[in-house]
Amino acid sequence: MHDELARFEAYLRTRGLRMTRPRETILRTFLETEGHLSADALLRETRKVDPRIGQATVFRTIHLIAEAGLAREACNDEGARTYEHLAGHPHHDHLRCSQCGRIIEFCDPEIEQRQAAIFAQFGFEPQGHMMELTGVCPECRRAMVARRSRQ
Amino acid sequence: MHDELARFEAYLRTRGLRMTRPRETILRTFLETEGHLSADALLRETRKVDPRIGQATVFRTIHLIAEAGLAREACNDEGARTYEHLAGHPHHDHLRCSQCGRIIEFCDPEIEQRQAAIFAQFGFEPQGHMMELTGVCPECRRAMVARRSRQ
DNA sequence: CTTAATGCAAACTTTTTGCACATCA
DNA sequence: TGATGTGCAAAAAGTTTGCATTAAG
Repeated sequence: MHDELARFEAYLRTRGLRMTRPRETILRTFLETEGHLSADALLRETRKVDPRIGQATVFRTIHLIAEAGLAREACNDEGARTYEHLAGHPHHDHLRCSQCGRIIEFCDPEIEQRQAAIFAQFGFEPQGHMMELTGVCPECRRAMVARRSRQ
Repeated sequence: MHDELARFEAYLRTRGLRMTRPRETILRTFLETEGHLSADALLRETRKVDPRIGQATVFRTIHLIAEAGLAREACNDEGARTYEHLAGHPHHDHLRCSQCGRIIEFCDPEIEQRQAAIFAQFGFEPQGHMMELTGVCPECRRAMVARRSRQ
């Protein structure tokens, strides 16, 4: 956590920007929350710590956090963009059912390895990744078959 | 293309829905366009064929197309959700620079293979996937180093 | 003929922006 | 002090919904 705060401050400095109270509060809150977080949810959480924080600041700050490589977009969880921090926990990816919206998280070391290779191949400094597989889950497949035969 | 139209019609039938003129026009237009397409861009393209089509219909139809497994979300290209059709061309993934927004497309057969394995493992019927790696491209890395040393 | 689909406009939601004031270095 | 940052409110952008009318099967 301290590590991330330091990285963020360092990133800000390289851009001539400042580490402020609201930015720190927002980042701390963001890091404390596991899972997908919309800007709106982050605003609500942040306001529990400091109710004066405005939503514009949250939007502006989450962009900075993502640019700094501390967050990745965790893809439209319906409606709003969501973010996920990249600290501590292993990367995981998503398997989503296009029918019922259910999301299964998984982690595949082989894929992680290939991703690292691709970053290297193109000379990129890795920051994060997101992968979402879309399909139809077993339950919905059954439901679809049932519906079809009923007609 | 005929194949996709048939698949879409079949999908609609399983849900008790109808294949209509606007839906066909929208799907045809969508399939003819390579690359990422926002709902708004799809509306404009579709209206070149049939100017009476409304945006609500495009939104409603692109959802159906995605549910039918003929499109995948190609992740927020800035601002709006974009879609990409899954017909004909090989799956490709994205490597995006978080600083300048540049996107490199690549294709990694090993990753594709692992993805297929994961669908199978969870009993999902595969429809599509999206993967986006985020990092800092070589140019921006250089720029960042230069800026840092200047200060 | 019955049910679903369409287009329009309005409503809603999410995100960005302008600006006066506060704050950091 | 001079720059950047903040909160607020307004604006913009994207998406969904209600409804009268049209079209599909």
